[in-house]
Amino acid sequence: MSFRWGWSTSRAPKPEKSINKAAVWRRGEILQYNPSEIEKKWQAFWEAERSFEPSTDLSLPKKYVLSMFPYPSGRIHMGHVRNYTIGDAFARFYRQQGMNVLHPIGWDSFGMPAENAAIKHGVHPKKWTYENIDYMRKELASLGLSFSKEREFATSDPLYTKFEQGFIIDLFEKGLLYRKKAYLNWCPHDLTVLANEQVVDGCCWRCDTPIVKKEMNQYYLRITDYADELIDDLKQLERKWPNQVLAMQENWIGRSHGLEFTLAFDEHTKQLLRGEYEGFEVYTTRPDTIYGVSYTALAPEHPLVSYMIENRMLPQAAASEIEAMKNSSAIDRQKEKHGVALGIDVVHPLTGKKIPVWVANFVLMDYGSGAVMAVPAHDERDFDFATKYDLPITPVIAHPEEGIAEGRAMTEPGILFNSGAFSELMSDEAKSAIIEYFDKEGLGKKVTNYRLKDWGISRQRYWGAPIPLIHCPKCGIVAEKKENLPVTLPDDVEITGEGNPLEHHPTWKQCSCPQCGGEAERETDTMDTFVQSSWYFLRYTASAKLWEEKAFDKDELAYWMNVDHYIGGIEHAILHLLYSRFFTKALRDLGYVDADEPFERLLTQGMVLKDGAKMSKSKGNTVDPDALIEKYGADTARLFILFAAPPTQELEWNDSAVEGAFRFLRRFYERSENAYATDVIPAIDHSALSKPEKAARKKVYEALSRANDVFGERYTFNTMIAGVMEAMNALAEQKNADVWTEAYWVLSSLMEPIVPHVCWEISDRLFGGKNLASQQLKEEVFALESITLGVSVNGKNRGQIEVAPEASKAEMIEAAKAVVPNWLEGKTIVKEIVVPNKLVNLVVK
RNA sequence: GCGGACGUGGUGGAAUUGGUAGACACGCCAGACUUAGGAUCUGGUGCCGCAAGGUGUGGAGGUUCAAGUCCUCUCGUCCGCACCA
Repeated sequence: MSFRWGWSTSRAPKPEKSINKAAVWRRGEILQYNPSEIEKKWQAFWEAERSFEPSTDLSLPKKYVLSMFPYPSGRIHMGHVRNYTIGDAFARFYRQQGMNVLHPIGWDSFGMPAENAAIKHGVHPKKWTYENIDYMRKELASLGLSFSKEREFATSDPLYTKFEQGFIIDLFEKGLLYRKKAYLNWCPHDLTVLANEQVVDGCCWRCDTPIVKKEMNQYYLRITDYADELIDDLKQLERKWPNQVLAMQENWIGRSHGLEFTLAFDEHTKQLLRGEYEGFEVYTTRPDTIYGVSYTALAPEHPLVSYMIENRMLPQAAASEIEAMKNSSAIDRQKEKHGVALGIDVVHPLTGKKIPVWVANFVLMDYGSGAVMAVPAHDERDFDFATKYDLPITPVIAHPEEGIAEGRAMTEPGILFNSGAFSELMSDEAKSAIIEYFDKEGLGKKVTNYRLKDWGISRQRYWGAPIPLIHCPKCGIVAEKKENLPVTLPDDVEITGEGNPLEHHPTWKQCSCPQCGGEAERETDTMDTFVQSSWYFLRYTASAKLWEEKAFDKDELAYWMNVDHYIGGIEHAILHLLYSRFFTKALRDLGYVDADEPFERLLTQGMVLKDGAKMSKSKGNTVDPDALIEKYGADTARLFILFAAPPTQELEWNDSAVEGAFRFLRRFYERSENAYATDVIPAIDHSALSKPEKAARKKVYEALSRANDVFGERYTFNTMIAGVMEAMNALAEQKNADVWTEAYWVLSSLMEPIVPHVCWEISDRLFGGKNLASQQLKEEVFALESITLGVSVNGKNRGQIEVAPEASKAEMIEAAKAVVPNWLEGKTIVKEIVVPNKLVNLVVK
């Protein structure tokens, strides 16, 4: 055993400190804090007693506490320890309050690492995944986490896949899942497409390889149908979710309002294009600048551009330049603006002037219509481009104070000029006036655009949930029959990292069409793993009796939802949390769910740092949770993590502070010798106590009132623990066994959510477990015999007085004057301020 | 550039509504007990100063009897988004 702190043979007992009338144990002789023994004992007890299964009685008050489930990567890390410790504290607290608590755990077990392991080590992804789960389950158990075991599942379990595929078929039939060809983010390393949310700084979020655009067929979930609701419902989450997350989601959805209108070609261009195109649509949020349009620009992927290239309407040099633009990476495209003039013109809808059409690499095909009207005088991008290619810059808006800007783009709102009938208007008025005019004249309309795009869920990989669709040469894309679900993965695959193993499997994709019965092929794309994590919290609400039958039961769902506390890392602020919100709403519209929003309160934990940097294997600054638990015990790990910083802040690892946490627990455990066994909290006559005894009781109950505050609203476990430490310090100043016993009755209950093993041990030994329930405040301990007031002169602290609680204002002022004579000498007091229970301030001149 | 969070001792961090800044802990210093100490216990510890006292919450102003807290400006750090027309 590597635990080496429990020795005490040489530690002398302190007889003068351990006098107490119950003297059951003597310090250091009977009690030795041996966490590994205590923790094993209670973990086994909880396991045997199935202590943490929620009741199926749906009339009880409930709390649903959920820490984000882990990917089974092999071993837990400190981020997990923090995440699950926080959740466990809530769960245990609510159980003490008499709530029916759902606190489940599961595994987000599909995904790339399993396949990478297969490529690298030749292990089958299934074997690798489920072995990891078994190992990590043990690791989590060693932390003493109070999870419900009955509801545990892995998202790669066929039963989970079955229900998920059912939802996907429903979504497909409702038109919320569709297939289209598009230019996609392609990771050349992982050989798969990525959603926009999974592209970080132009690179793959997993392997950091720069992504390229590739035109492919792919399945999409119509999340944009829910864009307005996703943005509007953020209001319901204010003050319950961190502002940062709300802001990130709002920006990500990126709603904007503007004018969409058609730019028609001039006659010459129409002829050139052989009548195929009359014009193209553009979108602008700045219709007020419309008289300043001096050119327009199309995305390189714009269909009109492809048409011109295919029909050889462009010089060879221009065509190849455009092809090069298409193939350059997102990062390269951002480096410098490039353009090619197409040699064609459109007509300005208001002035009738000819405007040249360009292709520009900064125009995005998948936003708006893939084409922009360029106003270089009032847009920085357009300005840069115009400067580079020497295009005209026509100001039409004057800055209210500075007038007409020169040599830069004036992007602020202002007063219009050279703008026909709209001149003299302010930008805001002009915007609506111009939109109204376009609408009236049938030239264009007001539209809302979103930065958010539909969620591409296809992945060209093996270790994922198959998309349950079938390609039939006669019927097209058809959903698999629900009774045939789940569509499972074949076990006999060769995983080489090249291409999709399902595609290459000799027989797997052969099937018959569910509609016509003819020969057909299965879809070989599997789903993005974020699909699984978008509804796992719903699945947990299903009790064992319905487990096989349905994904979840409406009554049980209505009872448990929403998740009351959801705890996880800020890195999921967009991806997982946005998808889950969408999925909840989509399932609601399919009639499965009643909730609009899944997560009532969100707590985003900070990262765990060491030496100022995020712990990572590559930096070599990790702390291994297993080793920590073996050396100090789970309670020490849990205590340190909750004590060292508030949960939302970053947590700097500190080995000596960990030892400090351990020393506190040892004192906490060993000093329970000063309490005696009882099954009711001792009744104490407060007025008969000595001063230190009273002070100790007061600290104990202060700690209690702080705890209620912390779990209810503030989540600052660190201050609650500090309160318990203060109480322990105050207790050591007195020897009253009743006071000690009462204190342990209260404190071991308070600390149980944080350090459960040692508290169950103390509680079991002294109180038969009866104290592990919500505690009553004793108001009499807060009654004061005397009040200490600060005395300040002109707002500066100069001394202290002690007065009786019933002292009059005048008495307090007199007493105050008496302690600060030096500061009053030769001065006149002009004002005397008494703040009850706080201070007396004397204002002098 | 836009959006968000945040700046308090040597360190992590306290300070519900403006009311004795630095709780609690780590570290450090001194002492006790010890063959020994990385154990335990006692005391001390914002900074300057022998002291009296001065000074102090990134910086500069302001409101107030009183500001870490409210207001204005400013500097800095971190995070997210980023040619979204």
